[in-house]
Amino acid sequence: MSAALQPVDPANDTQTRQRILLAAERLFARLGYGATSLRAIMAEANVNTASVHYYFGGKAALLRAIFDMRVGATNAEREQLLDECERAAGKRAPQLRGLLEAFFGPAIRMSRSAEGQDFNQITALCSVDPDPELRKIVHDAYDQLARRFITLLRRACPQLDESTLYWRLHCMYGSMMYVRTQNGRVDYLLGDASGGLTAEEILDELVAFVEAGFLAPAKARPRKKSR
Amino acid sequence: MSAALQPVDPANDTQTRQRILLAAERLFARLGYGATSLRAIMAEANVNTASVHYYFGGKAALLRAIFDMRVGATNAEREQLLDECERAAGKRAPQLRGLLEAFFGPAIRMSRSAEGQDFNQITALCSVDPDPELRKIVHDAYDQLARRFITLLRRACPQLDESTLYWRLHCMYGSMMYVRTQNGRVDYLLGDASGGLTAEEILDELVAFVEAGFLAPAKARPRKKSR
DNA sequence: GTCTATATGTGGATAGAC
DNA sequence: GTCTATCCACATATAGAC
Repeated sequence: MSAALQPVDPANDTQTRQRILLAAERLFARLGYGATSLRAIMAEANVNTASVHYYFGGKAALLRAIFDMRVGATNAEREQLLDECERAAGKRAPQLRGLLEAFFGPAIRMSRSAEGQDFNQITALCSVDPDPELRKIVHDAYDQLARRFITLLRRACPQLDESTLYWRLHCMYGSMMYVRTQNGRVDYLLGDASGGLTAEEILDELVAFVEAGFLAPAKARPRKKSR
Repeated sequence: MSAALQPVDPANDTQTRQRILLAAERLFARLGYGATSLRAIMAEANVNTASVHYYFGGKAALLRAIFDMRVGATNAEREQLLDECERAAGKRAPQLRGLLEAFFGPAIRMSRSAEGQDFNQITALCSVDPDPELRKIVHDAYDQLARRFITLLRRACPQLDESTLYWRLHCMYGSMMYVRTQNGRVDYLLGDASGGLTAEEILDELVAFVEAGFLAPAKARPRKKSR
């Protein structure tokens, strides 16, 4: 915490600690956490092999430091946009579209920015890694805000029962993650047909898809008793 | 190829080769490919430390052998269901819902079956791994069929321009993958609210969401010139 | 604070006896 | 075909000189 929470100031990147953070971010994003060795990071950052332990204490702590450095901005923007949704709705239920834009927008903009794209990849990779330690880092970084989002989402979609909400949230997260990382599967299949869209246009596409998904009529199912 | 393409016969699992395949499948699914050592596999399978190299030639070849063993059934079922979609449509465009059920159904059923769930996880993990070798294995296993699916999808959704199709396919793949693996994010947030649905009910939820997403009106955008 | 040297562990792969 | 013993590369981490 403390200084680590500040966004990176490029003017400071001559300092050892910052150089390590940025080198690690680059490599974790390209190779994944598990496949990146501290040696490779230290070579990329041009520091000696003891620096990471001196400054951070180890590999996992270094990853946490990267999250500490980056999550603040995205979460703050999301909070602020959700505030606006609530304010605009007054006593009424918030608008689904506005909630989705508040949740996806900061993430998509980050994924398309030069400074944010590496961290965006790291978030996506860690969130599906089987290693519980990595999952926990993602959890700690994002879940408080996600809970607020879901509370508002429930009010915007009162027609959805708990189980339908559960599975649609999977679809929502999956859609967001695949769009954020532009997972190479589709490029294999279509070629790069992304169309050179801006961040706001991509956001539009994502929101349109997910909004329609949440608005789809819910299947009537015989209710199972809850225990 | 050849014998490796047959589904596993549990009665044969006394044989060394089969024991290795099943142990590796279990561990790759739980820990991921990169985090699983051959030593751990060989301990789990109760074979000596040279067997994997003798039977498969190495770690990557072992993973390929698992894919060879498993992909046949899912792909065959998908092909057959797509055949039925085309037959039912005759000269008209195929139905979107039928295509989605043909594409998702075999995967969802596999993900909920005792024999298929480990391989399902492996597919999901490898398809987002940054290692190009793993991505290529997924590519080789699934992309021929995916191309056929997309060709039919285009006919079912003629209103979608290429760029919109590109981004919606990301949403589709993301939704399918997150539902298949039941990514733990949502369980953190909601608790397990999955509702104990059957495979067919989960398929219904997924298809409803994605169908609505594909049917959402496409944004009119100023057309960029293609080069 | 910075660096070299090294401790200690684990990975994939293989040689060669049986 | 099966197994033991081992090679060698590379991982994280640390001790201790400067």
